Amino acid sequence: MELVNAYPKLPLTVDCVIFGFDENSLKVLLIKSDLELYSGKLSLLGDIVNANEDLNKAANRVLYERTGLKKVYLEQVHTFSKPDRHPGGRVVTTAYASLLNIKHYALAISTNELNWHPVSLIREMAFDHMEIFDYAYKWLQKRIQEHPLAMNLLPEKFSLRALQNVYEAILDTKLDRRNFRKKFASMGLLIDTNEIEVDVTHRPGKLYRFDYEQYKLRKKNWVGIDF
Amino acid sequence: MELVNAYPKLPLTVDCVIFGFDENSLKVLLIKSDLELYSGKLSLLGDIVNANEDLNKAANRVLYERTGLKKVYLEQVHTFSKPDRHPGGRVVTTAYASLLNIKHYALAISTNELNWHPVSLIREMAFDHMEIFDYAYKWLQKRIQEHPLAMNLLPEKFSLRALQNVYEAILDTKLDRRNFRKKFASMGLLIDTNEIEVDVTHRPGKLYRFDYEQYKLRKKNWVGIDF
DNA sequence: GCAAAAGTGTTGTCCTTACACCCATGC
DNA sequence: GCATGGGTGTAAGGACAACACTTTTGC
Repeated sequence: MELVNAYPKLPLTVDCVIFGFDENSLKVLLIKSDLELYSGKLSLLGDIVNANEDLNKAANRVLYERTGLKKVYLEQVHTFSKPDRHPGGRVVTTAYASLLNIKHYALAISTNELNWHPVSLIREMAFDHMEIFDYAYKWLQKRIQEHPLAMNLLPEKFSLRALQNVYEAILDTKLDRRNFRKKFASMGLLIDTNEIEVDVTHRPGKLYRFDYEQYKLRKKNWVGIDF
Repeated sequence: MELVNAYPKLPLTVDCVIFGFDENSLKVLLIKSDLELYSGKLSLLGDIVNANEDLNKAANRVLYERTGLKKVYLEQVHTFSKPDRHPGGRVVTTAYASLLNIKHYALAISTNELNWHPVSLIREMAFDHMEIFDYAYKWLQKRIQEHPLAMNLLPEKFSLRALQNVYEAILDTKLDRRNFRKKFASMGLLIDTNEIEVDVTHRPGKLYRFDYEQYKLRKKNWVGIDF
C-alpha cells in the first residue's frame, strides 16, 4: 500500500514540560534555546520525532537525551500546529508534561544550561513555548485535582504537611490545614506508616504512604454538572 | 534557516469525531472506509493535513470536504501515533471532536455512505478508529459536565426536558428531573423566554435561552481535590 | 521555656439526594 | 376524562468552610 507515500509530510517534534517540586516551590526544567534568533531565551525540552517511534517514546527519548532522565512518566497534553510557530519552517509539536521530585532526579547533563526555573518567574520563552507552557501549567492545575499526581513528587513516605505544600505550590493558593487533612483522611487512600519525620526542628509529623492498590480499585462514578 | 528541512517528516492526518444528537439519542457521523482492507468497516472522517494549514483548519476542511458541513466548532482531543496504526504506512493523527444538532446540519454529501450511527451500536471500526472513538467519547462525557457544550445541540430556545435528554443520552444515565431542574435554575445561566413549546401532545414546557454573556463573565474558581 | 509546626473538633452553610403530587394540554 | 409529560417542595445526609487551642519536639 503506497498511498501513504504520496501524502504531504511534516516535521513533527515533541516538547516536554517537566514540572518539578523542590523547597516548596514549583519549577520547570528548561534550557537555553539552540537558535541564534532566540539566543538567551529559555526553551522547553524538545526535539524531532523519528520515523519509527510513537510520540510517547519520542518524548521519553528527547527527555533522556537532553537531561539524562529515564523512566519518567509523561502525559500528552496538546498538539500545537500554527504554521509559523517555528521560525525555521513549519513544525508541528506535541506537548508532554510530567511532574517529578527534583531531589529524586539528578540532572546528568548540563548542556544548554539545563536548569530548573521557578514557574512564577517565567515571563517569556523562545518560539511559542510560553503558550505551550501556559497551557501545560493550566493542564497540571486541573490534573492534580483529579489524579494523585502529587504523590509522584513526594518520597514514598511523606507527611501531610509535605503533601499540602505540593498542592499549595501547584495551585498557587493557601489551603486550610485542618480541612486539607480531613479531606485526605476521608478519602481513605493514605496509609499510616507509624513512622514520623526525623531531623526536623519541631514536632515531627506522621508519615503516610499512598494506597495505590486501593486507588486502582476505585472506579470514578463522576456525574456532576458544573460550569 | 534550513534546519527544518533536514528533519524527518511524517504524514499527519486529522480525524473528526462528530457527535450528533437527534431523537433523544447520541450518534456519530461515520463513513465506510476507503480502504480495501477495511471494506465494509466504518471509519471516522479523516484526511491528510496540508503543508500550510494548522490542525484546526485541517479538521474544518476535512469535515467540509467529507460532509459539506461548515463552521462547526471543533476541539482537539488527542494525538494518536502508534507506528503501525495505519496499514499503509506510518501516519500520525490528531483527533478532533464536536457535538452538534443533527437537525441543524443537513448532510450535503453522501459519498462513502456518510451517515449518522447510534453511539451505542458502534462495535468496531477501521484502523484504530475504535480506540480514537472511545477516547473521544470519554472526553465528551467529561467535557459536557464542565462546559455548556450541550447548548450547541439544542435550538436557541429549548425546554428543560430537552436539555435533560441531552445529558441523559450523552452520560448514558438517568437523572432525577426535579434535581436536574433545580441545578440549572440555581446556576442562573438560563433565561426564561416566556415562550412555551408548541405542537406537543401534552402540557407544553417553558422555553429557555442559555445566557452566554453571563457564562463568559464567570471565572472558574475551581479548587476541589477529588479522585 | 520558647519557637515552630503538628494535631484535632464543632458549627453553620450549602449542595445533593430521594421522593410524590397536582397541573396544563391534546385528543 | 384520560394520557402524557410539566412543574414544584421538603427533609435528611454529606461535603465544605471557617475557625483556635493544645501537644510535641529541638534547642
